[in-house]
Amino acid sequence: MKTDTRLSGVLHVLLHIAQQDRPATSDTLALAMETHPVVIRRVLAGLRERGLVRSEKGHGGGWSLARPLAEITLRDVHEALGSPTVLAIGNRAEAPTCLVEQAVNAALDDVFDEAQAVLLRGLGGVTLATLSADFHARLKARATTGTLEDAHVGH
Amino acid sequence: MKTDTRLSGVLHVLLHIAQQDRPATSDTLALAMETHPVVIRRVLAGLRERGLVRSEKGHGGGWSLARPLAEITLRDVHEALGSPTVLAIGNRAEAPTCLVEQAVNAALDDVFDEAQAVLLRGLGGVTLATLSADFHARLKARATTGTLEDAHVGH
DNA sequence: CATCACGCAATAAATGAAGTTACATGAAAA
DNA sequence: TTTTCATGTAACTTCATTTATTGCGTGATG
Repeated sequence: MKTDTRLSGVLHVLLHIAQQDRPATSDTLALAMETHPVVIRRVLAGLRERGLVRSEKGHGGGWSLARPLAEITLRDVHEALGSPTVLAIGNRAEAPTCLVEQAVNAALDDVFDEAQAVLLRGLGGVTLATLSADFHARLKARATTGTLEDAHVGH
Repeated sequence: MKTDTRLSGVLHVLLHIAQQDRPATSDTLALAMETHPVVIRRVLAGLRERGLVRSEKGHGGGWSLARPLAEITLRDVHEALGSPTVLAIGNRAEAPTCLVEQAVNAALDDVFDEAQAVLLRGLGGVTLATLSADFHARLKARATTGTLEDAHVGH
């Protein structure tokens, strides 16, 4: 069971988009994310339907944010991705006839629900603006120390 | 990303083992779990190393619990399974050089850690004895109402 | 009208979990 | 001691899911 990195990846993409003034192309983003442009489009298409980003065709086209950074929480992004399962472990069956399995599910569900609530509440408490601020703080810190990786800053 | 059902399944198996006096064979358990005996052995072999179950070969052999139900928490079982990732979402990279990704990871890690702690604490608070008691309560409830599924009770 | 960029369907490749086979080991019963 | 039962384990196959890729279509800009 490999952990899903979609949320992490999309946040990355959104911040990259926010970084620049002009719309960001799928090609550019794909390069930064080390993936294929079509994958970028696929994912962002979902976010567009939820009103998080906009896309424009033709010259000077590409992706841009539809709302200010401060008005997008990580939970918004998560939900725009279709609220994928948050927990890596789950029950074997939804409505088992086996009483043993019923007992197992009941106990696990309690725990799972609680953890899931904590996670979603946590995501709701962080906005992209928070992340962006953190990024700029890191940028500043790196600039003062002046390491070799400075060239990678743009991405 | 499909959720991992191993914990749920193993709990099911352990309760089945606890249900009967004599050791349970892989064949029996596989039948109840609708899987293959070798899969049962593979999984239980891990638990045996962690001291949760015992196995015996030959006539009258099979699997039995190495400790009383009340002394095995769901967390113990989870750890015996190798403490697999609990969250379905994670970071794209461990130690990214990209500052954007670093900022994303930092924010997510905080939330993830909290949720994970809640989940593990929750698992630690439930023992197999709890589950077994719940099972027997369900068994009793079903017996009184006397539904068609009574035949499935043994499993 | 040539170029750029997204839209989208369809397909291929990669990954990982689960199932299966085959054979070996050891214990109890006949 | 020989047969039967049961686990131990490696190797292999199957299956589902995710991700990457190709190809072609649409619309906007210069």
